[in-house]
Amino acid sequence: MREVRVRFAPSPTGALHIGGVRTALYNYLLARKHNGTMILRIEDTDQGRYVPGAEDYILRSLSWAGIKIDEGVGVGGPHAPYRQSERKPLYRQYAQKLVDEGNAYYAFDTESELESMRKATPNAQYDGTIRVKMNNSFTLSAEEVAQKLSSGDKYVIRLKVPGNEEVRIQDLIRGEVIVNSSQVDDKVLMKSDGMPTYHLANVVDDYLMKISHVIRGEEWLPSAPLHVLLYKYLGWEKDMPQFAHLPLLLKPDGNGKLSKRDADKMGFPIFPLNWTDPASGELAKGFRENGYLPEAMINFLAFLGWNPGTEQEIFSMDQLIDAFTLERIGKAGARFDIQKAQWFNQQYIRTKADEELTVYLFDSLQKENIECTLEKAHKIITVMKERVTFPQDFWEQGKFFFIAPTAFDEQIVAKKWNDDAVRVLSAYKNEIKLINPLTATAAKDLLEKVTASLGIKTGQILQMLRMSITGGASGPDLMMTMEILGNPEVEKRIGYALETLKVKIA
RNA sequence: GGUCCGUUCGUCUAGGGGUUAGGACACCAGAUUUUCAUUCUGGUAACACGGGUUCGAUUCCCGUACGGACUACCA
Repeated sequence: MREVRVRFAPSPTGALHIGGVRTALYNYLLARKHNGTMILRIEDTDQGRYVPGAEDYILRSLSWAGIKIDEGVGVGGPHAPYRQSERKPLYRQYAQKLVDEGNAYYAFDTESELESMRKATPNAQYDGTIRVKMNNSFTLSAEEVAQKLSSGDKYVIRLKVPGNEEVRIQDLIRGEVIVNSSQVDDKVLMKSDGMPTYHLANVVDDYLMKISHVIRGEEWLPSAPLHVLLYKYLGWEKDMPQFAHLPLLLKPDGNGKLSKRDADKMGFPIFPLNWTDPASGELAKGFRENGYLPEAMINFLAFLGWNPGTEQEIFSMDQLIDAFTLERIGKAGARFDIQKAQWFNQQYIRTKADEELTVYLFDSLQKENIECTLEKAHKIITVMKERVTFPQDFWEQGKFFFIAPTAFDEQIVAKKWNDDAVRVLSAYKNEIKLINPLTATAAKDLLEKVTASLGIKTGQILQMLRMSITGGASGPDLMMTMEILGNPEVEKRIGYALETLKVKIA
């Protein structure tokens, strides 16, 4: 097997889509698996769509995801530059070679000429039959062409695609794909602004950078024959990379591929990191900011279209690298299931050390300007750890550890707040102040003592106790919750509940 | 419209000429937690359809349907 050199080659036209992260991941896994090289190339040949900040965003996103770049934009390397706009002068000679050898030609058609051609011809494409009716170096005399070129007329260079030839693509995922060249049109290789199009730049750079495997989205499959033809005409057939066209990520329900609109509608992110669109100023929340852990995202993304063939589901990056093979990538598009992503996230949170989880809680507390001892934070983490899906849940589901409730769940009050509850809570409140320190077991013993002496079942008033202390009807172990709060606070909260809800029973 | 790609539970998927078609998420139920969550146990649920080939097809072939991508001087 030849040296594995793969590339992730996004365009800086906006935030990197989560599907792009998956493409980068598969490239990365293959590279690491074979001790190869992961290259980042920025394909910015369309100045019109260039978005400032997008390149930096791509770099930061990959770094967050744990996908390390060995060579390319941001790190440099032997084939620099890795930004196509900076390689502009390079492409010209290859286009020229194609023209000189009769495999490409100059075309002078204006936009409106092209438009009217397309209108006049059903299923129009700029191919052998149309070519002869347009303004190009086939229909114009050599003098005319020379004259136009020297006078600075706008022109493009198009590939001359043969009329009826079988083009075979060996795809590592799909097997052999055969397309007749008559289905391929004379694609523009060099634009009138002197920039190459994707097709030329991509093939030239992959060749020069000695890319061994082109792993990219399925949307490129239709133009793969064109690329194969280019390798052939450029004389690079022996060095042509192997292709692997990945199935696409589909929207969770309904039809079509996953889009930002769907994600917005269903309330989940689609970009790895927060992204503010420089044109509109609109902020799109990222997976990171929503509390998704990079390890969980990677694990989830890897399994969208790939699986190891075993029943193991939790995979670290290193384990993925070890298990990954292109052969086990599926052919069909995969729906994006955010619930599965959340499950992965929950799994990963549980594997984290308490110290790390404590940091999450402190992050939230800092934003709220709330002080907390390390000891208390640790205890909260311990009781909450099995209950949370996201790092911010420690705070969001555990606010009551810091803020006493001012309102109570009305449904529960209506159903369970009665004389018995008031009697137990009043007695409990009076006796709890005597216990110091208030441990979970002491709190429980006392509660049982009080309910027994009043002849009331503990279970019947437990929910009211919880409600007085947390304001809600569910939460972590109540006795531990009271221990964490300490008895002055518990006493205060029960007192407040008793007072506030007094009117309700009358 | 044309070209290409695809199709196993609701979702991600394993499997593969003869299987009780397996797992995970989600969902439902029971247990435990005197609540909720967790955990445990169990359950519902799939080979798109029609023709071949074959002793036998979900698996191979061909059609159809459905889905997807592409069809720019965008990538």
